[in-house]
Amino acid sequence: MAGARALQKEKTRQAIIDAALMHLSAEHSFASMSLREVAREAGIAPTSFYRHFNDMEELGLTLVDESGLTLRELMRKARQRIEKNGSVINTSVETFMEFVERNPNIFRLLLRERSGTSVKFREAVAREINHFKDELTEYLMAESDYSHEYAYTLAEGLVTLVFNAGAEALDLNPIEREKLKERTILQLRFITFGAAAAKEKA
Amino acid sequence: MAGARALQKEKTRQAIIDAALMHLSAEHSFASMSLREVAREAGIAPTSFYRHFNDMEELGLTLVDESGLTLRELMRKARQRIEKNGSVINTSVETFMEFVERNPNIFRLLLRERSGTSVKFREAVAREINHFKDELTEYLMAESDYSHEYAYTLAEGLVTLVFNAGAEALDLNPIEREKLKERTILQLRFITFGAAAAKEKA
DNA sequence: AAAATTAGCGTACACTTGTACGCTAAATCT
DNA sequence: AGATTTAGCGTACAAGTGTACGCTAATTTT
Repeated sequence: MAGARALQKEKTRQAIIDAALMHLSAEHSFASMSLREVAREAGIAPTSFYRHFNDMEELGLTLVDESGLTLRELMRKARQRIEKNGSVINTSVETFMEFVERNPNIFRLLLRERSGTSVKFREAVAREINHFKDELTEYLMAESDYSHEYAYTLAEGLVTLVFNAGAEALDLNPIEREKLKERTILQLRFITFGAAAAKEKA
Repeated sequence: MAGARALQKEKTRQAIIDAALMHLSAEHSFASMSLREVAREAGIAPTSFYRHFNDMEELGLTLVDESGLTLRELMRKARQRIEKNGSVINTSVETFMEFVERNPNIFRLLLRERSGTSVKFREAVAREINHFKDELTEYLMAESDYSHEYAYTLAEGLVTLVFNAGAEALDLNPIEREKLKERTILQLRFITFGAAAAKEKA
């Protein structure tokens, strides 16, 4: 048996998740979103929501996890591109900016809940960002035999700069966005170069 | 005439502003704050709120401006300390972290509304942060005769790193906070050093 | 075939929200 | 002194919220 009931349940669950994601925008945050709104959009009765999530918070955490998946895909894509292209910094910035342009609302979700009012949300988002930092740390250690701490510090700086540039890009037009991208690339070069140079001296 | 009426009005206005600021916390954002809540806290009738602000948004923008003042004071203090102490990077990070520790809720306000749902809010916060970038840009130009664009790119990177460290510090205990501070200082050294070195090469 | 489980619905309730409207008392203006 | 302005209040209302509760119809288990 395929589980006709379980199947339908999963379908509705996805409808709820999709409805919530659709409703995210520049003007509408997850925090300002009501249970009834989501239910309406998903085409179910408000009370049916509880068959799938205890809370709006529980739904929110699910959304953050889903966004994490998209983000992980992005990382994979970036790695592939780097292998073929070579330029780590340019490709990383390029790939990340592409993600932000294509999934502005998913990015907005992470961006907002990162400093939101729920501890669990903040932790969940931090966890996602840490994936980047950790992966980058390992890459840097392999590439330039930095100590773990040294590499982590550098990785943290790099991720911060890229992530922040993504946030700023959200409100910019294509021309300004391009300029921002160039500045970001330069900043990343500075910090990696500085890290390499500072290590020499030590 | 001192304007007994105008005086009382100003007093109530301040009561509203203070009430709003008091209510800000890790668990309570300005966005999730209702007009009635503020009025209650300020000790006035909900409808009296309108004698002072058209909107919660208008109050919010006022708060951001007030926070800007506090921030400006911070900058002044940092400048003074730098003159006496000498170490630009250490003193800047030290001063900023002190501000975050002492005014976590004001900082949270800026942090959250920076990515909030109101365009005006986002612009207002961006304006405040730009003060830092601009001031730092001028300093860097005077110090190391960089071009304006070059200095701005560097300044932007520095401000991003410091501001972001402040955000992360909010959720950390003193020990982790100290480690974060050290990493941040290192990151700032990397990027300034890298910028100086990259310029040499050009 | 009978019994048990459950996704989804509708009704209902107690709250909270923003704000329109008209009043009052005190300060200000003429 | 009389007229005007206005900060603040209370009442009132329509709209939205989360969620408790009991029902139904269909799937799943026995």
